[in-house]
Amino acid sequence: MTAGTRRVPVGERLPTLEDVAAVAGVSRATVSRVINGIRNVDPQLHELVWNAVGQTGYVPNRLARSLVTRRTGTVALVVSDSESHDDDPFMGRFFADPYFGRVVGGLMSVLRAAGIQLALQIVGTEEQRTRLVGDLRHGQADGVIVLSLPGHDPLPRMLTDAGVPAVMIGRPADPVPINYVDLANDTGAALAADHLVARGCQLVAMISGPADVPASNDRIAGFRRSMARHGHAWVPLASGNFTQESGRRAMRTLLTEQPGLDGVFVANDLMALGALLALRDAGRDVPGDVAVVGFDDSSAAIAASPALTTVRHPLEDMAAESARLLMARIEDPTMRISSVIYEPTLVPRQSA
Amino acid sequence: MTAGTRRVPVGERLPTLEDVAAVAGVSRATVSRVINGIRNVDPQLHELVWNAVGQTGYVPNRLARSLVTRRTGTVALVVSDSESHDDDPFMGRFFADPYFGRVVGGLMSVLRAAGIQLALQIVGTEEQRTRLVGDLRHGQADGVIVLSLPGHDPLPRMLTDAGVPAVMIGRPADPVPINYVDLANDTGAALAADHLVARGCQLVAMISGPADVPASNDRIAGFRRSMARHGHAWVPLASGNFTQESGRRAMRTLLTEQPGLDGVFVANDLMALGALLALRDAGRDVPGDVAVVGFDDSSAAIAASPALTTVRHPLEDMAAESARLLMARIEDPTMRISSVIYEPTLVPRQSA
DNA sequence: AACACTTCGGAAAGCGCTCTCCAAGCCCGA
DNA sequence: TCGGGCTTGGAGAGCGCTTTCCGAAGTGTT
Repeated sequence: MTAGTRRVPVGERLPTLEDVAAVAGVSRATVSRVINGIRNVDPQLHELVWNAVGQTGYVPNRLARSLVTRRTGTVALVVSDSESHDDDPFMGRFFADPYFGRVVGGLMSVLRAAGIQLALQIVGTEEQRTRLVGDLRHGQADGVIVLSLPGHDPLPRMLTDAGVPAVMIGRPADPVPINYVDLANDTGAALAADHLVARGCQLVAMISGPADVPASNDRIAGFRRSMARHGHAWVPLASGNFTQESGRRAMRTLLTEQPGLDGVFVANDLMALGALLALRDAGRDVPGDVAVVGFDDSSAAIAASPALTTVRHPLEDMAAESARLLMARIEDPTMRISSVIYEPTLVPRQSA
Repeated sequence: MTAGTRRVPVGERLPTLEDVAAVAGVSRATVSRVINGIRNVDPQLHELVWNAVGQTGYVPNRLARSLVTRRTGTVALVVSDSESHDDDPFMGRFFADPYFGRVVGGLMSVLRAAGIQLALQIVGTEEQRTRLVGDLRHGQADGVIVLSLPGHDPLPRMLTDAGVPAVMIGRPADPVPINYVDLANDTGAALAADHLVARGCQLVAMISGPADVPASNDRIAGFRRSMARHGHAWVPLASGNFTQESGRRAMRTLLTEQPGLDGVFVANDLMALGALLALRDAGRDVPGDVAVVGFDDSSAAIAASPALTTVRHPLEDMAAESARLLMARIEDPTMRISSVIYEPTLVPRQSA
């Protein structure tokens, strides 16, 4: 037999602990101990075992290991979508939105270093949700990051009831004892209001997201409250669904209803891009005639022309933090429920 | 005991097949058969078993099942990145790019329906790659979708050597007997060339992506070839890295070197957005002074002003197709290696 | 009524691993 | 020299599931 790592031919049974043990002339238990670095093993045996591992080309079977350790080294990213159904185009929109990518990027920056993989799960129907929770209780994944979508989602409650370590990105719509990481959306909206008022805008409107998303609601509430504080009791509102096209439509509606408006706060950058287009179509200069403030500080913001003044939403950081929170929770399940709220900042550019 | 599904308290041992068998008064084997719908089981027993399942709140343990069936119901999406290292900011850029989201959306549209979950893996180092392949041989996932990044990646070859069902999105840089789904990038670039020439452009340049990405090379080659066919022997070239900012820089460079240019083909929309910005900064009208054609038809294209004339890259469809291809390959491992090439089309809008 | 043939359910052997016991060997002080 | 504590490695019992192998019924034919 040649020295060094043996190439295991395709199709042949893969070497198991038993095989390594046979080659090394020790018991299966000893090999397992060496590989997992448990207890003091005689240095001589130690080396013997590692040689046998190299010789056989042994790789531990994660599945078998997980079955007994109840640890998988996997975290599930679940996108729960209680309203749409299987072939709803909503999902396509969702993935295309930079939101998803930024979250994944933030999560991976932490998980990757810890050698944890991310399993993507989308659950729509009640049945899927039940199965997911069942799988999770069995330890299919060590924990869950939940991305909540429109509506009052039963999933967070199901997860906590099942005792599955979970962290939400964005607060739950209903009060549930679950860890979460969120942005102070209301503060962010207030920042936008302050900025528009400070600029001297007299008639300010808002383009909001769907009413049943907590983040969206908070932005509306925060904006209204701050505007009221500045003496603007009433804020014309039009709503969209976070897509650029919906922003364009909403802007058109606002222009019809409030031809005199000179400022608008848009609940996300994508819609703000649409609003910019509608304003141009209407011959309004930005920021000369109408000042526009977006939300998210996504890559779209600097791509816009004029570059978008927007509220920075440190999504990557938030996702990374939620991964850390989850990992801590997995390590210590008795950890008390906690939430982390990020403070947004205003990024002034050209549009306002 | 109450009728209906029993809520299993947290912390308590989860019901196993054995428990269900005890309640139903049959053997473990019978329960397994009923649950998996194998063979004819007496309808009476059948019902008895399902009742017991409901009563105990039993959910099969996927891990245990996978261990014996060697099927996991999971497909790995591996992003192989042979050049960057663990904390390379490259990854951040990658996830933020709409490319990633579109691929995931396309994959999920197929996988979700089949009840398959997607596990995201990022491999950078040699060691990670080896471990990944080891895990895959053990059936950690039923198959792999590979997203190849810059450079000559050893992963595709490793996967085929290991006999792991795999499909690449984008052709491999080196010839490897692996299934793949790709776009006829050269044809797409030729389309852009034809369009610019037909418009009457006399001095046409190109902003390309990194030289070591096959897709990027194909676009360069296709564009040059078609321009040559139209009598333009030489095409000024500047390269970027697919980000908007790099496109802006590349455009500035081109304007300096070729002040008289009246047309430019940009290898992706994001860079095209940057180019648009640079052109505006330079006081050039698009498409009046300079015609711009992008590539991808991403959501950024319609967001641009003027709206971008671009080459449509049906990435979602391609990803969906690769998922289907992979599933077929998993079902029938003897299936011959095949590739699917999509034909791009030109989407004329305002920029050219 | 006896036979071959099919249908159906149970026993039990794994899948590949971890980890608790336990026995054997060792060193040390008395 | 002997016993008590320590270290070390092996045997073996699972983790929860599938699936082969069999024997026990049930069916139909001559």
